[in-house]
Amino acid sequence: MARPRTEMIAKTRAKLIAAGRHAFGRIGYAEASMDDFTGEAGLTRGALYHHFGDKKGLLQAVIMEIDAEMTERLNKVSASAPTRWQGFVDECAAYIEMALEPEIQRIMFRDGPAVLGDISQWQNTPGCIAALSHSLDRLKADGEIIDIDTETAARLINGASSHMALWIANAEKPETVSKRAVAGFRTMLEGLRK
Amino acid sequence: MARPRTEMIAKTRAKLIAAGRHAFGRIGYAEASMDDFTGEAGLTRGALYHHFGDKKGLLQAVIMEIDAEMTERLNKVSASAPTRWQGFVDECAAYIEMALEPEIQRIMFRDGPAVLGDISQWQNTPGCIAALSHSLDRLKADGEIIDIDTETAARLINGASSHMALWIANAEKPETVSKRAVAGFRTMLEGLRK
DNA sequence: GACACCTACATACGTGGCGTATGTAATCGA
DNA sequence: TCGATTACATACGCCACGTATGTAGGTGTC
Repeated sequence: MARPRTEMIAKTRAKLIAAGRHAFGRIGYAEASMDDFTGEAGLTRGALYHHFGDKKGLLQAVIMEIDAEMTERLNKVSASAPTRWQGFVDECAAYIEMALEPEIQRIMFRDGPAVLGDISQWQNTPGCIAALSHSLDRLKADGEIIDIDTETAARLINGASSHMALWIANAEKPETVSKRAVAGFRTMLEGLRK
Repeated sequence: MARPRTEMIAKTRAKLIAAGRHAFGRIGYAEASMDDFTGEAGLTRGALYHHFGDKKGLLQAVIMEIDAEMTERLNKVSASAPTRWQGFVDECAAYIEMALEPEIQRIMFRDGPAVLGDISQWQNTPGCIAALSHSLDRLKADGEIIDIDTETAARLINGASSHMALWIANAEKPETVSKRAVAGFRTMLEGLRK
């Protein structure tokens, strides 16, 4: 009990973020009520407004947490591939797959941008785009890809991925569409190669 | 006064859609109040709920109107180019430019998908994607592009375009970013060419 | 180690806005 | 011409966000 105070605060924040993440991910930002997750967290609205200011503040905290997790996952994927190009392709595929997870899709690609504006702007470039950008930088240094602005390419891929994910997720036959989407995506990526 | 009734109805609907379009485009879906645009249209909430059911219904009507306009603009652009490939590239550029217009960006790319789900799904494929898809079909028939599923490509381009637009619109120096974005986008499109 | 202070959270309330239920006048079919 | 339907107005309930105020427990200072 070196820091019982700060410890409790961290726990409270974590509980609220977790509850918010559940609610936002399952029923969406607009439908989620403040009382929903304070109840789930065993707290009251006082704690929520004290720590996060308002509903948007909680959403932002949730997004930062998810972004950090996505970044780590992407880095792991690209690190465990035999070649850099393969790592990059795997990373893109992993990005699409993550965008298929309902929680990520809803919070990061639907409600997030709608409520807070363009996510990729409202702080420093978020980790998941930075990760793609970094991979492209290395490929460029190795001379494996054509001359293209890497941040732009990362954002192109980001945009394409998230839309592919939405398309797949909302399709009647997700598996069929998924094959088409991934195949087309790979073809597009090949166009970047020398 | 052949059909004074239906005429008046159409006028009422048009007034409400126009008012909704203004409000949604300027302050966004969540911040726009029903009373805002009924006031602007010189009507009451009764008319609104009668014709559109709820707030989402009005948004949907607004989106359909904008989509039709976008489709027409895109078709004009591609039709007035010297070659098909050039027409296609122009069409993509026009798409990005349209996505830069605040009203289109907000309604079609931010609030629309957030409120109604994936726009490209909740009816038949919307016109603006169909237009891109159609252009790609012709290019493919002419043997100008590589073998790729055209609908997938259209959606990739759609996703990439809208994200480029968001990036540009929210940047500190839109002009600089715009140049980078369009250049990168063209490079990516070249990858589709034979 | 006692005291004042501050911070983390709880409680209670006002308010705004969505949706609905009901009312009414004008138009359409017979 | 008369009943029925439709287009819209009016009035109300309710939910949920945010805020203002209260309180208890920890913290810095002497």
